[in-house]
Amino acid sequence: MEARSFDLPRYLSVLPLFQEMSPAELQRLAEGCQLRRLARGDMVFHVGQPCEEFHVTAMGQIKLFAISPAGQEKVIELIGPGNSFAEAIMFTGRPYIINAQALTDTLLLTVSKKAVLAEIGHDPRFALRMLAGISRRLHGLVRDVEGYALHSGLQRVIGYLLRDQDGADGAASTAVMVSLPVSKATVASRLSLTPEYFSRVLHELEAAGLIEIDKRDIRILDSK
Amino acid sequence: MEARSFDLPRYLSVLPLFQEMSPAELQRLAEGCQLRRLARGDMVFHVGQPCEEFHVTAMGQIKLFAISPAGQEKVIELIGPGNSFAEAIMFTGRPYIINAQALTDTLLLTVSKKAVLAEIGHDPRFALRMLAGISRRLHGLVRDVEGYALHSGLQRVIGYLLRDQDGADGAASTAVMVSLPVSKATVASRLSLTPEYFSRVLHELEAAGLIEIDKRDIRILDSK
DNA sequence: GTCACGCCTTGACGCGGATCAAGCAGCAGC
DNA sequence: GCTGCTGCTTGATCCGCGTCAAGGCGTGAC
Repeated sequence: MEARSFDLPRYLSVLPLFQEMSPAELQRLAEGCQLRRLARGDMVFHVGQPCEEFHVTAMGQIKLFAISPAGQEKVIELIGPGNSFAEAIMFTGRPYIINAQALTDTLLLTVSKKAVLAEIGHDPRFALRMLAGISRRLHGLVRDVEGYALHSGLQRVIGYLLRDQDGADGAASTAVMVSLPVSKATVASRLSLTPEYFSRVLHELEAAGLIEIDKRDIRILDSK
Repeated sequence: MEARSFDLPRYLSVLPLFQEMSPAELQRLAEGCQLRRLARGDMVFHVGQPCEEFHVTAMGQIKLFAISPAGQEKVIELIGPGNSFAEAIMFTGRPYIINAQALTDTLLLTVSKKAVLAEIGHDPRFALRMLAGISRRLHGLVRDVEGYALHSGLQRVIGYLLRDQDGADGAASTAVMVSLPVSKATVASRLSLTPEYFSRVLHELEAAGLIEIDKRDIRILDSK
């Protein structure tokens, strides 16, 4: 994957956020973008930095996280390829309130606030797609808050493992595979559990015959 | 307060969301609005209902909450006069995912999705204000998630009591009064605590000489 | 090889906060 | 007056989950 041969407008057109845009619009937008290569462990931004852009993960994994005064870390969200982050804080005009760090080597697309504002002025439908995107993120956070308050650790783990499965299990819905995108400790923090307790819960589920664990691959047996 | 004498465009113009709009725009928007009178306990909407509008509390208090399968309730947010809610879910196009109920007799302004979409088409700056509003809400939820994961119950209570105080205590910052907008049990749920434990924490703070409690009025002594 | 290190697991123990239960003050109805 | 109800407090007890500590396993450096 060569950075200089990367066809920015074409890649943009694949993202849900930028679909239905004309080639001219994509070209304009691409000029407000910048491609960044990050090594595992590199920070994308820190709490307190001014925010003049938002980001899209092209390849790799990003974690968004907060740090408590005592130094403890809480993963708010994990961002995989094709997903964007930090749009909302950009629109508030305030500095970043969380940190973002690459969990793997990552190819990152950074879109300037200026380009976004210009595009919103050009096309109201683009504004609607930004609104829908941010609204979906908010939706997800509401579900998280619900989960933290109303579900036990066990329930949250089960919910996480099943979150991509739909209820309609018409055909072969038995024995689904789920791969944890990142280390178990990171997933545990995402679920607001300690690594130790997450491990225990996982092995409890295995002992109960509900899943099989092979490193980061988890086979869900007879889901329902 | 007579409903028929209520000057809708003028009231709209006071809201942050609709500031800087021309009288003609306000008039248009007002036609997509509807005023509702709610008694204490009335539901604004339920989980699962289709969402074709968002809402603004003109007078009164609304609680947004989820219900667990076991019937337990978690207050996600409390909405006071002048604040709006459910914009985000409206833009996702999906049904309501939480419930909204009036905690007091309430005057509610309901704005149709159609009117909002039309206005976004007319004026990109309106889209930006919607984006900023939703982004601020998302910002608040991120802080909540941080709080639930990284702070103890005691810390969350203190944070709640101090949340309207700014750090810059130039002049008389001693002995601030905070009034709980709703019952202690509801505030407790908002903070993800049981009423019992919330009560204990409050009285611990009083015993430590940090606050004085008089029903729903809390005097914060020597805040810093 | 072996050393080190990251990642995960497992056990023993403890604590924050939930649960269960009882009681009390204020207030509306009558 | 009594009765019932809602909102709050207080005590006793319990448990989910965190904390501390000690390995175990795989992998890369050398």
